[in-house]
Amino acid sequence: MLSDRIAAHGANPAMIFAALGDRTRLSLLTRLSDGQARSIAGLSADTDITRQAVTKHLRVLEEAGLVKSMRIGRESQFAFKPEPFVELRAYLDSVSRQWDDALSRLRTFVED
Amino acid sequence: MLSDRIAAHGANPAMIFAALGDRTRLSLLTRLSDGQARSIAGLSADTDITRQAVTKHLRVLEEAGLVKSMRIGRESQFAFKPEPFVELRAYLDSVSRQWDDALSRLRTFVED
DNA sequence: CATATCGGCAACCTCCTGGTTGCCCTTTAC
DNA sequence: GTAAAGGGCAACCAGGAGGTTGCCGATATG
Repeated sequence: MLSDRIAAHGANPAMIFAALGDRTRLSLLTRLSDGQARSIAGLSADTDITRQAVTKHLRVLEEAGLVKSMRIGRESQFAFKPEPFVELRAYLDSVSRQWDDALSRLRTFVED
Repeated sequence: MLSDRIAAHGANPAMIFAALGDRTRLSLLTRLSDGQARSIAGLSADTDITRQAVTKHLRVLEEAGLVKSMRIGRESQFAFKPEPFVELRAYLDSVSRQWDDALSRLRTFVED
């Protein structure tokens, strides 16, 4: 099952949220979300931080399952992985649903 | 406008994600998402951390706009605020859309 | 009024995070 | 084969995050 592989990677919602909770990582991920895999050097070119810093961010994204990497020759290519977004949306939906239910209960109570 | 008030509070997506990127805060928020406002003492009762720690987490959630507080007598009540969830969902959607577009472009390219 | 309850403030501690630098190994390019 | 490019590893650093304790002010409660 899909969620098993995610869980096996240890990526709970909090981990995924935490991985997204950084401007730099968010921008890296947004850039990768066009489906094109990019090398570390390629991703570092447009930023003002070091290649090493970019590498660390990419590792965080990878451990959260938001990105996958593969070594090709001397470069390692990083690619977007959409699966955790499903997880996240499910979480947001569950919270929103509980909220909406509370609202509608309140409404029926008031209307009584 | 709604997003203005959010922006005025300084809550960009990264901030909101960061606020959600902690197990304790996530659980506090989930508990509050039933629509019932709770006092700090009430929220601290079910946790194993200090009331002070809970207070700090609540402040983080409040600055991210995920929660609002009001002082009533000697207690301060914290209540769930759904607005940032809209913001978040919009962000997730934008990334997903870009991803889907990339996929469909790839598909038409392959089919050519 | 005396006392418990609720909560703010401040200091402090530890560990993690984001970032840097230096060095070295491997792979490509000339 | 030599040089340049890509990237890993490790050490290091400053600051922030999560948490604690101690104390004190204000509000309810008997």
